[in-house]
Amino acid sequence: MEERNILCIDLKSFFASVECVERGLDPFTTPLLVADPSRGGGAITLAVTPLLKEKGVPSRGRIYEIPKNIKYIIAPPRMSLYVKYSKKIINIFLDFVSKEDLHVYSIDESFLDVTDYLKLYKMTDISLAKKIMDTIKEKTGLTSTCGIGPNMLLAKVALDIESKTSENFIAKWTYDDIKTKLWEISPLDKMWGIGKQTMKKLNDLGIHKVGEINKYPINFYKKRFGVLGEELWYHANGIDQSKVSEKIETINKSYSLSQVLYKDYNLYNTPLIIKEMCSALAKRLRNNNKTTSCIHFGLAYSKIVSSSFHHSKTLTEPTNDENKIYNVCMNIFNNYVEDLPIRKIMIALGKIENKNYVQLNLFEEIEKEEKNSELNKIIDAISKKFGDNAILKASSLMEYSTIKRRNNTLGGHNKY
DNA sequence: TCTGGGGTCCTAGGACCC
DNA sequence: TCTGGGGTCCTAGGACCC
Repeated sequence: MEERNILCIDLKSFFASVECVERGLDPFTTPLLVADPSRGGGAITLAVTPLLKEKGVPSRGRIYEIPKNIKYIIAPPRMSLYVKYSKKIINIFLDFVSKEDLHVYSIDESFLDVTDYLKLYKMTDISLAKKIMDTIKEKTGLTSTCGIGPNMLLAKVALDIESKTSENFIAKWTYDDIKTKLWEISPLDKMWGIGKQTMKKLNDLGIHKVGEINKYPINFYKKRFGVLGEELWYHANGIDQSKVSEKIETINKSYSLSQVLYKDYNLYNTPLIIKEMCSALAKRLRNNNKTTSCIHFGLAYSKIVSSSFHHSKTLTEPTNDENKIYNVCMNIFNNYVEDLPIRKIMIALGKIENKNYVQLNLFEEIEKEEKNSELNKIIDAISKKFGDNAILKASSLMEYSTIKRRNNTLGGHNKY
């Protein structure tokens, strides 16, 4: 089996640690959590400091779930600050490896294939990991943790399972650790790739730790769970053929937006929200010079109703036109919506493609098409320069609009 | 006193075509 | 009277991740 030196580095309690660093506090002795208190007690905690974790506060829970006797600082999320830190850290990685050997997995987790650098640096994978982590600490004040493995999977699992409690926050697993460490993982959902549902199915088969997956041969899983079943068996045996260098190219396959509304909406004020979301998505398409030809629209009612619907529509021609996207959404909305309290809206654009040429619809006047796209370009240019709130449609000034608030968010959380 | 948000990949069934 | 089958696209839904 191929043996490489893969580092999987993540930033410990990333958002919470950034907030501590910015305040000159130590996350290991400060009870701080990141959450938006303006969303009420049901707000999600996005991150908590190691100290709070120690006291039993889960890293992703709700504010009202935190035991009353625990005192803490609450920091509203500042997403663009975290992005700034993240970029800084990615640049540190790039001081050590070339971009082909780096795979940024999420805002706070990256894989580095350092195999070909060890001779050059005259270092072991562990000492190089330590050097990179020290550099991060020195330049940003943040503590990181690292899993090291002969492939990406084992590096990731070493990170998840062992690095947080090991010395220097570094855990290295080799193929020899499969039996002693990988196979001992229990409950099953602690393993990357196994969630609650899969765990239950495996439990029903009498499988309670990773090693017990070998109770049945690979073909059993293939028949029962398809491709994912096969992958499950390979992962349970520490086998992973994926390469850091081949993961680099990640182009978005879909653009989506969803929001849980701050209060219940109805048949009449929901279209405004849909309009705003379509507008934001169309803008994203135009900024990236992309088109979509598959539009999904989903809606969920308030908890007391607890039902939802999702439908999608494939277009005959790719588009990035806000009104076309809106019309498709409204079509689905009007066809399926019931007069019940509405609480969540989801819109996703699939089949994203590069926009190479303008496909003119014969039934539309060419002039109108051109005028529209010119107008859109201008709107894009202005909002790029002055921020998204510089130009808003008149409807956005209406009482039920959420766009102003959302323009100050990134991934649904406050930017500033 | 209660609702996070943005993604990816896979499967199954139906429609349609040849 | 009488089971076709393979390929591909579309839609819906499920599961997982950070």
